[in-house]
Amino acid sequence: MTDRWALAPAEDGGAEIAPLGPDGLLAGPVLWEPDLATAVRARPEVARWVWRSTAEVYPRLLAAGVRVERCYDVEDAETLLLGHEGRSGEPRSAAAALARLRGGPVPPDPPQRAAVPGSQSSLFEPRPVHVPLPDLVEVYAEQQRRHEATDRPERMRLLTAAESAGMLVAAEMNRAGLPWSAEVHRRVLHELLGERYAGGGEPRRLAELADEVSAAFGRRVRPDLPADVVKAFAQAGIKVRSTRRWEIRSIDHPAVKPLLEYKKLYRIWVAHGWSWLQDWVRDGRFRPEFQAGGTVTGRWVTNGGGALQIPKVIRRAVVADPGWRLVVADADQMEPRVLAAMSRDPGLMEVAGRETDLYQSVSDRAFSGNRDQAKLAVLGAVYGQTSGDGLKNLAALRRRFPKAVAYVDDAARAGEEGRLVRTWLGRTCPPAARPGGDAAEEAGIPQDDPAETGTGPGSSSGSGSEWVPGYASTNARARGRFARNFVVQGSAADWALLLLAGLRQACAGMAAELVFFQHDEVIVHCPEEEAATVVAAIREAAETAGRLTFGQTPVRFPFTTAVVECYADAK
DNA sequence: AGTTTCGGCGCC
DNA sequence: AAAGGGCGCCGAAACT
Repeated sequence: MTDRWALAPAEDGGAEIAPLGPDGLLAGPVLWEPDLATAVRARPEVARWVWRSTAEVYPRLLAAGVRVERCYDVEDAETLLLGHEGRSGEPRSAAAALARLRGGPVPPDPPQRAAVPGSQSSLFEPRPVHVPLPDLVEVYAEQQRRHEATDRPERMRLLTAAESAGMLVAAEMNRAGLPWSAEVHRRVLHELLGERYAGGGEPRRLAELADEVSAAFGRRVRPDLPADVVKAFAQAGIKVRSTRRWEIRSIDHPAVKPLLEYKKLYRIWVAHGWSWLQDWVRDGRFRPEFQAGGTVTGRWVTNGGGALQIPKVIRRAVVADPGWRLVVADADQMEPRVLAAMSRDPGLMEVAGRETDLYQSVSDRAFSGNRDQAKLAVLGAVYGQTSGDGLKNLAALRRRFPKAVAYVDDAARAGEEGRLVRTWLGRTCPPAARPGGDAAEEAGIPQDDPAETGTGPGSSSGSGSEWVPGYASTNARARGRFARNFVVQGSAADWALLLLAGLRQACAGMAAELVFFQHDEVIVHCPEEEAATVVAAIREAAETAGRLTFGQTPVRFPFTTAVVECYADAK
């Protein structure tokens, strides 16, 4: 009985398929089917489809009304395996993997293409790169061996499986779209911004605020031009380095209030205003292009539409279909819970073993009940705060939760020293650039300034401590912060992928659809009568994901759930 | 004229 | 006193 099959779109529009054996190699002849959907539909017993790229194959299957239970995305796995092997700079296409296997010239990856509003085509390839099925299977079998060669094969297998599942979820979400009421959206815009004027200029409310700002300065000022605002403040005798909110906020000047209001509304106008509505909403659905595994940490990104930055006021436009509901579920304090599970800090595991507010519990133990301080300290530890009140709070946190803080401190040190840093399941943060590799820089990892590196002992602080590569660089500290955050944010993303996979399976027999995912928050659109089942499925999937990811752990992963007709009504 | 970077802010 | 992770998006500014 074969449960894994490989599938490759053929150049004639058909599909090549073949069963795979336990070793991942071909276990039968390569068959031909006239199209992808026919090939899959005829084989409901297949438990996992192995293919080159989910983004290439799955939207076409969904368009034909065909879903699959599981898949294995060879190119995604290649990315994760290369990263784990410390080779993140190398091309990750199946063709490149094959070339490496056979010792031929390795083709570079095709460039990514920008998003087009309303389009639903896949993101990664301008045109599909055909890889014949036997070649694909060869790469796959080798990948199976590479999983076994890692230090934690079971975790690596879980990681690639989870991320492949995430790709299925993303494709399904892209197809479903987020229910969106253009009418409500327009009403919100009108309430906030006033009427639009002909010619596409600022709406009434923004024009009024700009006038107020100008009146306060005594001359014409365009509040959307930082340079203009800085100059205006200077003329009023106030030096500001920028026009950021936190810097402007505390200034005592009559222009400040309308200026801050302008900036808030301007942002909504340009990023989620009428033209956004025109570009991104069709037939009652907002269709962003969700991209699983779009970041180094494993968080998703969306391409176009700013789906992960929908302002709270605009969420009023997310409205369920008649008779349907939105189940909005938000993981409670996910990152410290993940840190507790990873570090096995006894104190933090104890507070994370409850479903009650974790920050309150931490504050009771280490901050005399001051929840805000506790939250800042925890987030500071995770984000790498290195100065200010945060340092004092961090010291208090370290006294009570030493193993937890040591866990992120170790990651930070590894990052500073340019070593590989991994999430719990083995997703790997590229190290600082070495000669011949530039993947880390492309991925946004802080790099050494060439002028600062390679200078050896004596060039840094002069402390006399042992010199380590990169430590002399100021960017080494930034890399440390990156790594510190990476282990927590990335491991949380590992867990979230398994949550999504479980929830997707639970929804499989229902009309319910996953329609939104934002790091630690998920929205399911379902008929009213399914809502209670969906709520239970989320709780179940969260605990299962915790056990799968971290093994035996007392840490709980509670969700706050709300069954609503409008997203804005959740919590 | 077209392309890239910057500043600022939205979300987690 | 300033201050710390991950992203995307927009218009303006800076560039070619």
